[in-house]
Amino acid sequence: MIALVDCNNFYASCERVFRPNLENKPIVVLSNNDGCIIARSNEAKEIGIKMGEPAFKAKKKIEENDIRVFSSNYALYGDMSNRVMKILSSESSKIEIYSIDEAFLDFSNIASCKQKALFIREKVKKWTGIPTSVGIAKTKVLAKIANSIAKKYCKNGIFLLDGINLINRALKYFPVQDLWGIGTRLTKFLNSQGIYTAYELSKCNELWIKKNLSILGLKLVKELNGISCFPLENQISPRKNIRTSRSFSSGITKFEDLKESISCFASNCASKLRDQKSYTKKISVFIRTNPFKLNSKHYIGLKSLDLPTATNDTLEIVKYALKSLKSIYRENYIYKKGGVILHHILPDSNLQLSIFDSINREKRKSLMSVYDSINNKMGRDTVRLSVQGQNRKWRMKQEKLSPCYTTRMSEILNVKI
DNA sequence: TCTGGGGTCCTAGGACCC
DNA sequence: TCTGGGGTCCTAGGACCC
Repeated sequence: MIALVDCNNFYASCERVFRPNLENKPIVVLSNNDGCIIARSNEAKEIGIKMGEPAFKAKKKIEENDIRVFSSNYALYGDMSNRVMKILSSESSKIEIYSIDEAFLDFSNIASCKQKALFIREKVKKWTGIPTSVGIAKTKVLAKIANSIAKKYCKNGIFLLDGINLINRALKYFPVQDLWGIGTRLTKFLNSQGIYTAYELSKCNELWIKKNLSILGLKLVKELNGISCFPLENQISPRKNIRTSRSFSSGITKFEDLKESISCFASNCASKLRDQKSYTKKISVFIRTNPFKLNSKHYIGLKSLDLPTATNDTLEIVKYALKSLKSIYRENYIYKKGGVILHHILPDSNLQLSIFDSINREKRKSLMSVYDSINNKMGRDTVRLSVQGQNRKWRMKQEKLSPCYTTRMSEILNVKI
């Protein structure tokens, strides 16, 4: 058996842990730049706030219902996630951390799955303050369904989906568009073929599924029928792409300002790359105007560079990123977003040096290791390149940011007695 | 005024090889 | 008269996920 533990309304719950007075009150969390609503408490969902809705469109509902609004605080959510995952890891020898707020746990050889799930749920709640739901079933896809049932209908927050009759009943009621792996396009297609429930999909001909929904669709159908096709991935595999991109709070026109932001993004990518002990051989940079502005000129610039030698050196990655930027920058546009992407990522065991290489890589490696250790200890960007700049005109809008209660000494919670 | 960020995997089609 | 067959590898674009 596999258990899927999923934190309820995770970002909203993280904010609420440190504001117990907001218990039972509607709250929402906004995306970067305070743009869209990306998390809602149950109360906010009941009011009809939609996932992904732009904040300015929901303004009236927010004011009328006195909904509390937070900018996203990833330092807080990341740290809370680590705490939750640490507890889950202590309860199962095999665990796959699937996202910031959910994990699959191996529940084979457990005498009572329900009891175990209840125990885990209570422990996470007591130790972190985060409420969770647990779905238990034979395959990941069924566990996802079980979890969704647990969230909606089970007071104790857990649901064991087992036995052919119970599974069939659940699949008959489960809409096909809510299945893991079925998005809007496939929903439209399946509906056009008269398929509306998970049960109807599970009864489809496998050849037909493979032809129309690809190999992933076929695996999904098998999983619905209790045949495991998505095994529990115990190890964290290194990223195959690394990206840092941001919308700018106000539009940027000057090359100098773009240069600053792209340098910061590139430097951030380089740090992430070194964190996972990899190297990159391909760097892309993009800049774009605001697609929602209908009355102004639009432009998207994208440039990829293949590097002669794989690297994870900040200086080198920034240098290539700026070279790309120069080739795509056009005057007289208002840029709203930019980013850096590293592809073609290699582990350090696969490195091949170029005979024309002019960089002393041993020396640079030492430099980067000092650079990282200072920044890890003293905070991000304590040491940085001067090209990354000071004024950061493009900085994110975060008007409703909560304190970093768990990661910054100066912002730790005060209790008055 | 105002619309996020970071991933994965699959497939078709082109380039290239013998 | 008139030009095969079978591969591999890479990439862009699409779909999906949280």
